[in-house]
Amino acid sequence: MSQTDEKSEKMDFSNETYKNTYRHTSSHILAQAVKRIFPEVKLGIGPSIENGFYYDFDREKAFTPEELKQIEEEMEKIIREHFTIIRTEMPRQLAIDYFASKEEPYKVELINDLPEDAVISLYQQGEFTDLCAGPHLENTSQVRAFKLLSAAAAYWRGSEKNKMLQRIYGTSFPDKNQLKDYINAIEEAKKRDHNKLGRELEFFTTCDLIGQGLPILLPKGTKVIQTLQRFVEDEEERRGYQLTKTPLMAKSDLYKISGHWDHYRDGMFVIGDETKDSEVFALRPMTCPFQFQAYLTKTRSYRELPIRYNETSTLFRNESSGEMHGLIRVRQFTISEGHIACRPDQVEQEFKGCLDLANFMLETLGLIEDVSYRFSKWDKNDKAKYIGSEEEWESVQNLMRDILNNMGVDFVEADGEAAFYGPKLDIQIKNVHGKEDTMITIQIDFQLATRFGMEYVDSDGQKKHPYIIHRTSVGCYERTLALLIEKYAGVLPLWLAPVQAKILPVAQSHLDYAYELMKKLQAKNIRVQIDDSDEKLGKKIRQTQMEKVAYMLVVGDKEIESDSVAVRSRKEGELGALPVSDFIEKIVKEIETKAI
RNA sequence: GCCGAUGUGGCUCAGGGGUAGAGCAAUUCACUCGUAAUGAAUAGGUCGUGGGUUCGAUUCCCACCAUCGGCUCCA
Repeated sequence: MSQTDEKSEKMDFSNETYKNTYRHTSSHILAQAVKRIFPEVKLGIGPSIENGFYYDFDREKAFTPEELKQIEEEMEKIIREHFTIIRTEMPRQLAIDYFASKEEPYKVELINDLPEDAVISLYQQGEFTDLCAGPHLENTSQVRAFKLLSAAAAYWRGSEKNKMLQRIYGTSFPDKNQLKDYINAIEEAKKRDHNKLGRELEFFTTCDLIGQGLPILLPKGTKVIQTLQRFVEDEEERRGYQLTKTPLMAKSDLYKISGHWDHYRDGMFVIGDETKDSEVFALRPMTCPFQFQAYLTKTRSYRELPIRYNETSTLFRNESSGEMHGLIRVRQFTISEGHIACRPDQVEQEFKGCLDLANFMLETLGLIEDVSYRFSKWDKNDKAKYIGSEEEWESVQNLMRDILNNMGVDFVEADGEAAFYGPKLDIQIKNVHGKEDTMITIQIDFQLATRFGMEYVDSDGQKKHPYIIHRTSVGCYERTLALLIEKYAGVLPLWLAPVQAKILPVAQSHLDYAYELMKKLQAKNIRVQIDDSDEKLGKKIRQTQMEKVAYMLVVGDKEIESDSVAVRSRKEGELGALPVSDFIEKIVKEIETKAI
């Protein structure tokens, strides 16, 4: 490799290491600027992150937008001052003394927590020196384009037990155009935000009187969910699932057996007072213990397994007040939940079936390219959060990992993300703000069958506990609706669209024909609306476009004469006049094939 | 739960210690209309809720509720 090649690779922003270095240096420039303007502020940490960087500061007040402007100007100055960035290594005690003398308690804490043999390095640029593993750019002037995006609070070292620091988020790019493109992309993404678009398009609303995290699904949103739910239930039936319908609440006794009472109490809505009432109920946060009761109605034979139950199940979780977000994070939601009881020799096959179903759903919805797979394991340093022994956890986690590897799933492993009763395969998806949530989950459970005494008589006449697979097939309907709105910017795939076609008569004199056309479409189960108002065509079109209706059908004299309709598609644009029968054929086919 | 911002008619937003205004939407009338805004008129708000200060609060103060952006937590 020639020297210039080496150099150009080093400077390549698509190279993750270089990008992170670039942004990490940007965060140091931010910290230097903050220290210049607000010397009393204590430094936290300042890493690069997926789309930029942040730096945490201990300061009484939050940073105001005006202060961010001021800090940005100071950063410009620091860049223009062309500071060489110098790395030095220091013995532990010297480094502690250094930061103690500069009254940087967080830095001292960080050094104290470093392993004994860690190399402690400092990076200096001008008058500013920071504890940092590096690497960094060579000179502050190499940062060409940056912007501070927001200020928000964050707990020191991510723990709510710690003090809250003030975080400044920013991003940086090799040139102003890339920065501008990024800012534009953020703005564009915001326009797709389901929380805004979903309300504008009348998919859902919220009401102060009903409360936080309890959205009201309006007719359009409900229609989408109903369509999706029917599809999911039919597909599950085809795949050997039996539908159950179990109560939305139960006595505390049930949750005491399942472990929810001890491990999930904060997440439940409890009805009644344990200290006063003889019976205390709780709304269900999960369906598992309810559906298990269906299994328990009689003695099960190994020949009956696997038993696959599914339920379109409404759940209630008492999320903390600051956590609700549109339809993505709510307190009551409905989920395509199910449980499979199976023998050990069936686990792999059944798990595969669950993943096939999930992938089929994602494929159908056009979301398969947008998800990632996360193998969520327990945290062995926090055993109190889980039930079961270390041996059991290790064994079932190894089983799951083997299955995933055998299936060739491309997954990442995550500690501390498991359910309290077992590991999970979580299918993750990002919303329009880049925030990741779980869409679908498939879990292997080796605890609850034992707790509830679920058994089957095996071929050797012995009673054994089945494995339980907990799974969803599209996950939560509210969340899925939100993701679909964002994915398609409100223009959902036709089969899901609440209004599939809207008829716009050019004038009142064409109303009879318009209604006739509507009947023809309705006869084919096409969801159709008519704008029979006395407005001018231009106005009708403008309104229909704002509603993001898939097909707009204009009828006037020309169409009536030829029994046709002028079609405008949201996706394909102007299609001109089509014979009515041709249009029906086209739209029916599009609905049937679930075209995206 | 924590930090911060926000809350004025259906929507977007002005205003500001003396009981509120615009545009769009709605309704009515005229126009009977061919692809992003025809004209005129009408109606609609105890300014998120509850306290407090004040002669007087939508405006100032406090609490609560809700919405948004983060953190933490989670499907």
